[in-house]
Parts: sequence; structure tokens; C-alpha cells
Amino acid sequence: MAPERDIPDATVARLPVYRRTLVGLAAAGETTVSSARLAELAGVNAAKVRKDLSRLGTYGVRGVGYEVENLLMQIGEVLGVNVDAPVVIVGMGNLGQALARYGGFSTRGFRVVALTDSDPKKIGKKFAGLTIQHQDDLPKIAKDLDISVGIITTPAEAAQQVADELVAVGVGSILNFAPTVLNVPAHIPIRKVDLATELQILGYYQHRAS
Amino acid sequence: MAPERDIPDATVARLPVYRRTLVGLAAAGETTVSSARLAELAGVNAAKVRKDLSRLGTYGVRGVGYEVENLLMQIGEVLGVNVDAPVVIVGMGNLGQALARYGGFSTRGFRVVALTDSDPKKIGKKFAGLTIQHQDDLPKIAKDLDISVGIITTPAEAAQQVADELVAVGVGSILNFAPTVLNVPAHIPIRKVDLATELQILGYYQHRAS
DNA sequence: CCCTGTGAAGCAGTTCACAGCG
DNA sequence: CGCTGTGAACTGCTTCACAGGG
Repeated sequence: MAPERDIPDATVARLPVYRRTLVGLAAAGETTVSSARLAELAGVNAAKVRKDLSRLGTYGVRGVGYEVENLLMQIGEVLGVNVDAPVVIVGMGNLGQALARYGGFSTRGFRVVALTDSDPKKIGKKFAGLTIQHQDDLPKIAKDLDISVGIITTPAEAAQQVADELVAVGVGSILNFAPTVLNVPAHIPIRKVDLATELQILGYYQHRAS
Repeated sequence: MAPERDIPDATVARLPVYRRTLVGLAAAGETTVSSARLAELAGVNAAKVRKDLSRLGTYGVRGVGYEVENLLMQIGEVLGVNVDAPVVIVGMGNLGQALARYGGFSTRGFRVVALTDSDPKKIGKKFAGLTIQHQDDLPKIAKDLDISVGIITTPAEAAQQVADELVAVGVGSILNFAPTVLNVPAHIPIRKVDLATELQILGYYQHRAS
């Protein structure tokens, strides 16, 4: 009943895109979709869609396509979007504040339940219904709220320390917005979102083109 | 004198990380660095560092390593960080505001010179010394300021339209924060930063681990 | 003797092309 | 007859391992 194990990283990275596309199709009242159409909407190639979906153990209907609702359910299960994982955001600067107000968490299986910072001037302020707490209280917060995901939006200098603290209190995965490479134990999944890096990559291609 | 052409995508994506690491080493007064040390700091494998750097036409010194300043200069040139490309941010919601205040652009070859939105209530407000202008004025703004990069921070529904407008006014590359796949002409480099996708990918790995 | 540069091997992901089912 | 599922070929990236220069 659980879907196939060991889905390739490249496939996992595309599943959220398929999911978003399928949500749109469902909202538009579509009940089935072919790999060709899904591929077009998701910006990939049709063979890739079929190979990716076959990894889920999903079976489409030959001659017809895939059932939208069924596919949504299966992808949702693989990604764990029904889990409602408690999230803490560490670092309430510009970006932390923007994320605290971001509305996209709940429909993706995450719920921001705590905000922390180490600047005493910020403690007690409220964002999106949550009060900023001191980073030193993380152990208690993590225990009380059973935090499973940490989002790091501190300056680069503080990020490794924060990552260590998150790991120490038992957080299960980390999303890092600080522009630095973090060392965490191999069993903790970590992903980074790095604006400066993305811009510089663009810089290369633009530079080349001219 | 220009570095080698045709650097693989995977290498390009790592250059900003090497650059950041080298900036740190330079600040710490280091003048040379071995591939092993650079690899450790950048979180990759030493052979990869050597192969990547060899693509730049850079030559390290056998038995010693690479000269930090020289390497920085070469990577900077490849990435075009001295270009100071004018950037417009389209969509001044939470994220757009956070990016407008973000300080990391200038040292990476980018300068935010304009902010736009389509909500009349936001026009005229100021962020980081810039006044929000109406998105309808984009053609004039782009012409006057010679905009070369567009950052899209609108809701998903508006993003394709905005992308079309950016392409129409001659923007050379696009960074998309909206959670949707954008269609742009093949010659326009585009990258996406997608928080919801990253979270869902984490969701998969965390889910799997338990 | 250390550390780079690089052929060669290995691996992962993509794309092709078609058999086979509804 | 259309569209899925998938072997097989292919492409690109990573890693190994070592020759060779300083």
C-alpha cells in the first residue's frame, strides 16, 4: 500500500511541480490527463513524466491517461503533504518575516508554529499570530511543539550554530536560506535556497549570451 | 584572455559557492588554497573542485594549490559580477519587500533600480530608497534604466503575464519566485526559487526516514 | 613529496522507440 | 488506435586513480 521505495532524487524534485499542476487541473474540472499534457504544463518531456509516475507504482490507463484525483492522492502521500509537520523559523529579519506571513505552508503539509531570534529587541513582537521567542528557548519550544522542520533565515555567520542547535533538539529536516554551506549529520535532510547563488548563475548565462 | 567557453551547467552552479568560500578565505588572510581544503569548505569532493576549476582555464600550482585572489578574479569574471546589472523587482508583497531590502545584490553584480506592482494602493510607497511604480510603466522604466534582470515575486496567477512583459521590454534574464512554470523564449535564461517545492522535497525525505 | 590536471571508469538521469493493453 | 510502461541507447556528471610538474 505504501508507494515504491527509493524514488530517484531527480524524480522527487519534480513531484511537487506535477502536484501543483494537477491541483490546477482538478480545479478546472479535468478528471484525466495524458502524460503529454501534464508534461507540457509542467515544462518537462512526456517520457520523463511517464517514467517518474511509474516510480510511484501509479498506473495510468493505456489509451486514456492518468486519473487526476488518484494521481494527486498518490503524490500527496509520497510527499507526506498530509502530515502537517510543525515548523520553526529561526531568524526574524526581512526574510524570516516574509516567510512567517507566507500562506503556502498549510496546503503543503507544514505549519509554522514558532518564530525565534537572538536579538532581544525582536523578542515579543508578533507576526502572523505568533510571538517571536528567544533562540535560547529552542529546546523547550521544540519539545512542547514537537518541531520537525527548521527554517534558517539568519545571517550566514550564525547559520551553522543554529543548524547545530536545531539538530540537537531533534529537528528532522532543515531548509537553509543563509548563504553558507552547513554541516549536519548525514541522516538529516537539508536543502538550501540561495538567492545570491541563483543570481550569479543567471549572471553567467546572461554574460555568455552577450 | 576570456575564460574557456561552454562551462557545464553543474559547474556553473557551483562557482558561486566557491566564490563565497574564497571571499571568506581572502578575508581571513589566506593567499593560497588546495582543492582539498576548498572542497571541504564548499561541501563538495576535491576531484570535482579541480575539474571545475580546470574548466575556467585556471591553473593552480602543483604541490601548492590555487592562489585565492587570482581564482576570485577569474570566477568573478566568468560570473560577470563586475557588470552591475540593473534589476527590477515585480510584485511588492511580503517577498518583494524583503528582497528590496536585501543587501546582497551589490557585491554580486546586481543593483535593484526599480520596484513595480499592479496594486494602486502600493504605488508611491518607498522601500530601500526606491518608490514603487505601476507595472504598466515597465516599458518606460526598462528603457530609462536599461533593466537587464527581472525578479518576479507576484502571485502565481500573474507571473506568466509579467514574464511576457519583461521579455517584451528586453530583459535579459529572469529569476522567478512565483510557484508556477513560466514559458519564455529559449534564449532568455530563467531560474526559479520555489519555497513550497523545497519544503515538499524535504517532506519526502523526512517521511521516508521515519 | 605534495597537489594539480585529466584520462578512464562508473553512475545517474534523460530520451528514444516500441511493445502491449484498454 | 491512443497512450502507457519500459528496455535500451545515450548524454552528462561524478569519482577514481595516477602521471607529471613545481
